[in-house]
Amino acid sequence: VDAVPVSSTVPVSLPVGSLINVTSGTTFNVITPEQLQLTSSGQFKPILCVDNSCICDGRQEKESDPLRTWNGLKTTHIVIQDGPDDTTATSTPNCSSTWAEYANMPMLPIRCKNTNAELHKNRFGSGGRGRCVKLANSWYTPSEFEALCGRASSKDWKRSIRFGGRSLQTLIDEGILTPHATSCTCAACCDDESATGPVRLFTPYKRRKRKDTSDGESHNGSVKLKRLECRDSHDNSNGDDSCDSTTDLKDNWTAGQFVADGLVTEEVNAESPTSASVVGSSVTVSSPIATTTTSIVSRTHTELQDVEYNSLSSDSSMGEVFRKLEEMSNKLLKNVYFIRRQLKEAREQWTLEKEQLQVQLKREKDQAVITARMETQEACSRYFCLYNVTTI
DNA sequence: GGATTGTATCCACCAGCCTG
DNA sequence: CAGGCTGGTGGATACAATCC
Repeated sequence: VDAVPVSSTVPVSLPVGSLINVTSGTTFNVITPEQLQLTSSGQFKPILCVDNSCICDGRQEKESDPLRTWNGLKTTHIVIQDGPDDTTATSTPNCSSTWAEYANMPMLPIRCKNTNAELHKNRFGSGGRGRCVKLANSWYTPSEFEALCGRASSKDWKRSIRFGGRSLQTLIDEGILTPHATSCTCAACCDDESATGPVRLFTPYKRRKRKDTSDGESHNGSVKLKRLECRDSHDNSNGDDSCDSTTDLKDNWTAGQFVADGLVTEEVNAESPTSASVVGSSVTVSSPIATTTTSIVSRTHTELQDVEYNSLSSDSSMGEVFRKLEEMSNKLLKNVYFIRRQLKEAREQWTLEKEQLQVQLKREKDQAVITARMETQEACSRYFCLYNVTTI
């Protein structure tokens, strides 16, 4: 039951208490400190919730008023709260701290459409795993609960299921809930207390923009690499951090490894060395630059791998790593200058060839015009001769 | 090891309501 | 009335399991 002020906003939900009266679809909830599991803290304030949503629920059609009107009635959640500061505790704008406090409870009252249930954090796994939603003495996964509430088509339990007026996505974003990966084999995900598998945390997908196909492919590879690294780190460390950002990567990698990995990743995304060499050999032109670039890229790749493997296998100091990286950067600079020189020469050659071609084309065009003119004159003179003969 | 299939998740888009 | 928010929907995408 949503415990809200008389106004129609929904600032906070409280655990379903004992129903002391269920008549005409109206429920009164009495929430005890024991149900809130706050016996030792001073967080509990006695409140009485009146909810007439049952009158309106179940009869509203999809296209009807979302405010759950039925026969002119709107869903009303009334909170009668005891205590001196009852207005502040239930007023919407000031409920953020209260909401956060309630959100930290081990069991959260949740709602999906018109169905209320309890979400037990310790049983929470992911959408399809971990029966953490308790509804009428039955346990469901979030996805099952979503389907049970008639929102199966939504396929979005994180937004469909709400706590205190906010979606579970918000709780996840704020770190209150930590969804596990689908491959997680912990006790909660397996619904088996005896399961001792490690907790594998869910990592959000790095999705490409649908219409942005130009640079999408270039990001794909690196994203995949990052995800692999995330999974590895989760498997090993069973840690709490998600691997969304590169800062996490920095934490897990030494400087040399990180730099080398980034360069290798970029290079692999650009073009693999093998395919590049194929391209270089098959291109017939003109392209000393292509082959040169290919060889440089290939060489760089090999050198970077050497550095990476050396830094991993041997116990060399970071100074050695930096020295090698410096050498490589010098080589790269040389290669850049070399490529630029080649590029300049190629451009000059291309300009020269273009001008020659234009001159040749102009000459051929003039020649064609002259020829056509001569042929026309010849045809005209022949016609006049014929005309004169016929008239005479 | 690659192709196929199924599941879970995410995203774009739309509609309706609320608020200033 | 415009802009923001919420809820709903369909489809795209990532990933894992399975098959060959």
